[in-house]
Amino acid sequence: MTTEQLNYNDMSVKPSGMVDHLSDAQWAKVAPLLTQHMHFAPGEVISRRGDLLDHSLLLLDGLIARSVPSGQRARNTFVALQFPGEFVDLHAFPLKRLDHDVVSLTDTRVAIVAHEPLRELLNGDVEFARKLWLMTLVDASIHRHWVMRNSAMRALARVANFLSEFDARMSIAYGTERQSLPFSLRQTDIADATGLTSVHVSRTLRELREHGCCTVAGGELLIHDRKGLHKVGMFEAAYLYAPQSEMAP
Amino acid sequence: MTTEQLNYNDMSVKPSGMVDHLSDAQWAKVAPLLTQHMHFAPGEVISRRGDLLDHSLLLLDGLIARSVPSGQRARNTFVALQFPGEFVDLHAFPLKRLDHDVVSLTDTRVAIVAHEPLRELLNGDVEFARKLWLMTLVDASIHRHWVMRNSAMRALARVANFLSEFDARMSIAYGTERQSLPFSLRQTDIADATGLTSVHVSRTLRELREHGCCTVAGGELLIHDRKGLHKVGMFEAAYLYAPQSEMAP
DNA sequence: CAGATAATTTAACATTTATTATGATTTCCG
DNA sequence: CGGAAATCATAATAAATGTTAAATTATCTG
Repeated sequence: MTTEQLNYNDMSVKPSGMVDHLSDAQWAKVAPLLTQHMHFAPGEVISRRGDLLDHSLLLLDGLIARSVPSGQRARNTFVALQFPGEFVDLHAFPLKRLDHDVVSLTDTRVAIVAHEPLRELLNGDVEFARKLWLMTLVDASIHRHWVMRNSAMRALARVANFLSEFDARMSIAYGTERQSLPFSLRQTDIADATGLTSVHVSRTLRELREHGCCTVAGGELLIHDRKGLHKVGMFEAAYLYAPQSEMAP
Repeated sequence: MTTEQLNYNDMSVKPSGMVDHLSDAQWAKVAPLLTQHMHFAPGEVISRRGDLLDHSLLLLDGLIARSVPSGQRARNTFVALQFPGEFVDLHAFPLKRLDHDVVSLTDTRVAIVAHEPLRELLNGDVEFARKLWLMTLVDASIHRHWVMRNSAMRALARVANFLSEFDARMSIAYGTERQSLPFSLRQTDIADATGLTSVHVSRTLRELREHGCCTVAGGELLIHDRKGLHKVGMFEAAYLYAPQSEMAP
């Protein structure tokens, strides 16, 4: 883990992604709080279940998992995945104590938001507070979707749906839909996120490949047939509450 | 569905349950907004996915499920269950559009909170706004637990954990731990909440009975061995953020 | 209370997924 | 580049859960 003190000029441009729910004016207010950045290597545990946090993280680059000890399996279970432009643990601001670990899955860059100045900022800006609230509620909506996916879908549909979500959230994060996207998750990560074994994930990915939907290989997700993938995974993006489609004055 | 206009004297006493996160003073401020009550019969759909809501509900009595169309099964999937003293769809206040149905599972009494007066109240009270935020975050924590439970636990543990949560949340709702509690869920409801079939739920309940953990019958949950039930279900209540153990000044 | 309806139990069987193990491939690092 | 360590693929087998259907019990309604 390394820490670097950056000039907040670096933050003067609002990153795209979920944080886009904030207006430019609102971004201009938080940016000054985001001066301290950190970097994590793949597999680092950033915070632990039970920790009392006095700050939250905004993910700038990479992928982060929120993870809990698994019921009976050897591995952990991912209860959430965070993409660039998303707050990782904003819920720690009102909730204080974490109910899950926070783990970096790739090389990761984050900006730190201390709760104290954030509180002062929010005290003076009700609209802004409501936006942050909203962003944690989008998180919750995604949780609900994960409950449905992992409870009610078979392996093939489940993995297809998971990859569709990955694609959609990457599109939100980078503001552009791509046919080929960087995919740094291992099959064991997909397993942890979908509640399957990595062996079965391997089988399932082969099936998706043979269906002509997509190929996961070499750190890349190649989408051959997005529509087909969505169909197999019964994917509808409404639950993501993507910023542009949701903006209210 | 019936509507009755009540004198808000009826609301002058703060119900126990999750709403206990609010201080007495805070309760005194919302109570005047809770003058309109409604009643629902079992199985009524209270609101639908996609609905734009201008109000939220506080559950006074009964059980409510938040439900989504199931991936591939015939039935629905429950993504959340609400107990008395909990807000049912407070997230609709910042989020506006619902991503799930709201369904009454039993005879149900709710109080309606219109968003407009709530907004005005919150504008003038930052602390209170933060408390409501917190309550939706407890919801999210429970969602995460459901993801883990339905992704990583086998049927026996999964049902045991579900029943443990039911017990714990009823204890929070009524402020007292009981050996026998009213249980109005059918086995198909347990199935919808745990991602199992009702046939398998039946088998699993028998197993729990034979283990000497608990008996579900005749609208009643009889807990023979709470400790044993918790052990089988690997249940730890921290994720519920029960009010009394969490109060900050 | 009787009949109708809904909920539960059970069994036989089918399917899905997990488990274990081994070999192939890729990635990492010196 | 070359060897070690991860990661991935595949197969054989086992275990868990789903499916269907029928019998039983409980609940509701008149």
